[in-house]
Amino acid sequence: MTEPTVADTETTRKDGKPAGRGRKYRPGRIRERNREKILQAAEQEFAQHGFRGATIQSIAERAGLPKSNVLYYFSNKKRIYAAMFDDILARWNRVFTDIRPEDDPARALSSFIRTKVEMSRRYPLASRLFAMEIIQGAPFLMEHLRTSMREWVRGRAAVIQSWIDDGRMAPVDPVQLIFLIWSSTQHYADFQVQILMVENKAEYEKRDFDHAADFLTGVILRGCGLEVPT
Amino acid sequence: MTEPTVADTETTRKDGKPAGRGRKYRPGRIRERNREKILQAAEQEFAQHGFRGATIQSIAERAGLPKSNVLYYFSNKKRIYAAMFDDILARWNRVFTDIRPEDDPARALSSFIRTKVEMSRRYPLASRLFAMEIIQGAPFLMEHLRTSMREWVRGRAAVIQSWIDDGRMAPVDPVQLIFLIWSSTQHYADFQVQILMVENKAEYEKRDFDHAADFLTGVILRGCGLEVPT
DNA sequence: GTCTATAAGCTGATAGAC
DNA sequence: GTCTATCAGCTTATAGAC
Repeated sequence: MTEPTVADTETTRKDGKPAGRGRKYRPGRIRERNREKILQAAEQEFAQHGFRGATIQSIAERAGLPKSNVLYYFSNKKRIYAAMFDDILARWNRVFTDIRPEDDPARALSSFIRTKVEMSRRYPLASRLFAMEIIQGAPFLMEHLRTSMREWVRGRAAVIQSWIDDGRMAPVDPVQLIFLIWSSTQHYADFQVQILMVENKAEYEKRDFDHAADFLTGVILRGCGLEVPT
Repeated sequence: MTEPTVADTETTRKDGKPAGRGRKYRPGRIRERNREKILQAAEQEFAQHGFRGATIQSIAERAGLPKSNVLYYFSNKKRIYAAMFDDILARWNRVFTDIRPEDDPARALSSFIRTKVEMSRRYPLASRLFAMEIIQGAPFLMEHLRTSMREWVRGRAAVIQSWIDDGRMAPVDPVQLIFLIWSSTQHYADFQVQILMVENKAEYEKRDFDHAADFLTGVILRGCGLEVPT
């Protein structure tokens, strides 16, 4: 259970050989589609059962492929798991709105909270998968936590601290504030079943997330001594 | 994967037969001790790997017993899992600080937050286990969520609403407020590894939880338009 | 009550025909 | 590239000796 954090996936071949079979079909087209189907199936399976509880058989069934084909594209279980995190972390880095010292604290934090809520809405499986991995002790993501994530938090905390030093917001612990925003926003994805059951709803609607984002923005910003931007 | 929410555990015999073997040894003493050892081992195993990922073999090893003995005390895997939740839900109901309309909102919410943080500190495995179960879709706790928990939330939300109606705190959504307190406090147990890694700490100390409780109380109470009690 | 032996089935992974 | 057949190992659970 100790292996490289984010293992290498097979490199999709970039040799540009056209493999002339009629211009409609690009060479790696089926390959890419199957890879995508498997990764989506794997996201469901791993998010629901964790690494040990997930089975390749079940991933194959969800993807509508024979088990052997799954193992043809990804040579083993760990590779599938790692490839998913590659995708998820890349998306996280791409989508994420950053905060800077010259920003207005209220607007920046508000935007941070809303982006995170939107991520919970759009990628609930990714959120649950990440939560699973952490609860299990982060065997795959340990290095990522220790390096990239630690650095990221320190950078953002320094920005928040600069706002505090300039008297632009109340003196709250910046690192704790980041944890608060993470936990409260991810909760809507990770604990979806609990929230739906308690509120007696069959499924989420867009307005539920808007409402949640408004609520969180209001409470957290006021809690930081900030005016809530309209 | 669809079975009764909280299955019946074997009834510990209450027939009071002294089974006279010298007064020092109560009849079910070894039984109780082994049962306890198994449940503690199961808590670790299930919290780390989820229901499907956990193995009876591993539970037995953690408990220092042969696998067959585990299956002697609990006839199958589901019974072990269910028995744990019996214990955990019972403890939750016993420990938990309630809130009432005649309470001071600031003191009541503050006490609520601190109690939850203390639960994260004292019973992190129970928290992670619960989180796992919910992320997996709550196959065992569905009924509990739909009945007891929904009722509990509605009762507490009504109390918070009464405070709002009396103008004793800002008009925030009471149900969302409960979710916020749950998520932010449980985070310290469920995402322990992430927090420790990001903060570059080897392990939690008591003061870390005190600090977290102070932070959360401060931000959330101010967010609700309340003065933070000293 | 405890523990060894074993059944019956599923797991990840590989070999090899097409 | 695809799929069937198959392996060794591990899984839950039971039978039965002590």
